[in-house]
Amino acid sequence: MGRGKIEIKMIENRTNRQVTYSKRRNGIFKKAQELTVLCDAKVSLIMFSTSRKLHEYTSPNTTTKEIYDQYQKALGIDLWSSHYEKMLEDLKKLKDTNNRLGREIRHRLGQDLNGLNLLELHALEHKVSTSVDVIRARKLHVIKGQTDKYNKKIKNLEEIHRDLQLNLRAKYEESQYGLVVDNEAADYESAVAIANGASNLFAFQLQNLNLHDAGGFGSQDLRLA
Amino acid sequence: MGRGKIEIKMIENRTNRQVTYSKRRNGIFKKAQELTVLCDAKVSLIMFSTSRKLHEYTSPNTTTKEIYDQYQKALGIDLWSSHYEKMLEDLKKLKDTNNRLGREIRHRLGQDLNGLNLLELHALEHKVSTSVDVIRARKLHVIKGQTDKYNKKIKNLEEIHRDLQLNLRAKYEESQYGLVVDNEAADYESAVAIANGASNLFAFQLQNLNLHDAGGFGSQDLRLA
DNA sequence: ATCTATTCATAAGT
DNA sequence: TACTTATGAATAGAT
Repeated sequence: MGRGKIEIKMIENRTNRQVTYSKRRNGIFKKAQELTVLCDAKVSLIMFSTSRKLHEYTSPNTTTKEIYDQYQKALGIDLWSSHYEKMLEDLKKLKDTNNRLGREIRHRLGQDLNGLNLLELHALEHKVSTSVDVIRARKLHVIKGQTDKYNKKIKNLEEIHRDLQLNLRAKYEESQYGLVVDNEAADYESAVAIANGASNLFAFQLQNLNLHDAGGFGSQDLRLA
Repeated sequence: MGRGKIEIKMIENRTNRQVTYSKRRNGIFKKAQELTVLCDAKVSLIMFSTSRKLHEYTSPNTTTKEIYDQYQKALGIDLWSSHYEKMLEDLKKLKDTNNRLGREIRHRLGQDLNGLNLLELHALEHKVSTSVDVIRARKLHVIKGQTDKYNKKIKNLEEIHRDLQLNLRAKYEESQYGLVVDNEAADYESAVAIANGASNLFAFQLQNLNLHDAGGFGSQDLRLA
């Protein structure tokens, strides 16, 4: 209808599309209104244009919400409410879980113990005590790992140190015999630096070993078993 | 359009109305679909006939709910979605809390410790260890409470026992001197019964004291510190 | 359902 | 954006 038939596919021209939208929208609204009157029907018509603009038609003597409520009822499947109720249920479950977890934690913290009888207290003590053992074991494992790592580094640096010392001694003896010492001074500097680095690590190692034996770890808070 | 113009007012003839509804409904649906395609619009169309029958059209790639949500947002009215969204938020928060609590518990159980460094492990050990102390103290408190209670009961029964014995001795001596012993026999029976009860409690007390000294509480699992 | 005379909606032009 | 109009679409009433 109109000057020539048109194919039903998206109108590329923006303006044309806008115009057509406006015209046809009115056409549909009119038809909806006619249907409402002629056939005593209830209609809810919501439309969004490309530009997100909202247009709606609702039969007189009713509201969009009413129609959507009726729509839900008619479908039985109650899109929103079932979703909503499921959510309420989830919420409740989560709250319960939270409470349980909270109580468990408080018990493990040594709080809220008044409600527990002797047996329960005993079981709790046992559980928490076991946990301490596990945690302590894990800590020792970590400490051992770190110690091993440092020991390896130290060994490596010791070797470098030894090599450098040998090297230096050789150079020194060479120079004693009147041989030229050109720019080897730089090498010496760096050798000393590395040697110092190694010494620091030795100091650390000592601390570390000390820790192993006596439980000290540089800080009062970090006593072992 | 049709064989003659019609007035736009309710069609009285039931059948005609039904037929017209059906025809025009299809017309509107078609127009809605065309609008969707031609103008790239989103449409939700819900219709109820006189007979409460539901018919709907929704643009492809969307749902009635989506459009209704968008409708609410556009109007700013937000009939129920604010409630819904608040709930979603609560749900998310609770889930987060749950996860946190869960992790805390797992750590206290000695699980999932891999992610913790030495300091964290140490702090955890300290916390859990402290908890054990608290729990143990509480347990001892409960034990002491129970012991005290039983001790009191026992003392009480001892007194009754003594009184009865004195009483009995008096009766016996009276009967020795030829005095009448009418229905006092019943009293004697009950006195013995109470005395036996007291004896049982003495036995219990012994067990209990034993427990205090050696740590036994009738069960292997219930050893103290 | 299907048909068809008629009215209506609207595409394109202004 | 609004009006015009040729043209195709929708549909009222009949079958």
